Amino acid sequence: MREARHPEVDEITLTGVMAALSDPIRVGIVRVLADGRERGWGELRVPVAKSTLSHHLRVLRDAGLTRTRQEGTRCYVTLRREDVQARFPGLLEAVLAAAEEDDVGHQVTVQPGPQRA
Amino acid sequence: MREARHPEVDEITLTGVMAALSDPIRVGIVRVLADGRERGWGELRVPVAKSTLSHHLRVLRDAGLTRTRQEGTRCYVTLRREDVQARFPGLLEAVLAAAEEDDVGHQVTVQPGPQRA
DNA sequence: TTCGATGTTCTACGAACGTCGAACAATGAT
DNA sequence: ATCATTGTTCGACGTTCGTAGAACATCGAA
Repeated sequence: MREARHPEVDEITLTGVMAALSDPIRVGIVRVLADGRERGWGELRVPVAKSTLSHHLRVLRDAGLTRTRQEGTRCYVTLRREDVQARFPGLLEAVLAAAEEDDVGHQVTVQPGPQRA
Repeated sequence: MREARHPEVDEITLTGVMAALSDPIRVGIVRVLADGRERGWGELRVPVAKSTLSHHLRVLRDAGLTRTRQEGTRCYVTLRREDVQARFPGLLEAVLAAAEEDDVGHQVTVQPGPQRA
């Protein structure tokens, strides 16, 4: 596992963000992260294979929506809310509100276990 | 050419809108329509084949973003701004602002000719 | 009626996507 | 050193997408 690359704020593209958020599962992941808390990989409860989850997290990271931090063999992910807000003001808020309204990505939850970093 | 189907306001989905707006050309079309004026098919200047343009307009229509009206052999398209706003408040505004910022979809323009309905 | 103009639909094709299982790499634990 | 845990990467598979050309349908004009 080599260091993951994160795009700079000004490298974030609109179509990249839109494409990343056109999948219900990825929207669900973003919703779970919307409270600002950092979540552990294993804390995420997503009804897909782990390779698929890895793929989705990569898409979100490449789009500039999330940041992944590694600590030993585990990794933790956070939402880049301020960065996205700085790049595209109001966009993420609107998407989150819309997703909440329709419960998009409800398949994604977090394990309420004591998994603090 | 049979009557095109338009989704009701509550049939518009978030992922559908996001997917529709993840293509630069479609974003460009939406930007061109953002002034609220109805535009004729032939008025749109898009650097793709007409079958491709037809496809893009269909995607936008199916997503509930635009409305197509037929008049004889010609058709006219408008942005369903209020409908989208009612369904997902602030979303379209944020996308349009973001698109303006980056000039996404700049390939799409309108023929400034006298083509009034 | 015969043309021409206007869009849609069909078919095709390469690229990208979502998904999975298996193999792999990196780290921590024993 | 050996093993288990954690997550990434690598094919593979079927689906969807963006694109174009050709054929078609519809309507207005000559």
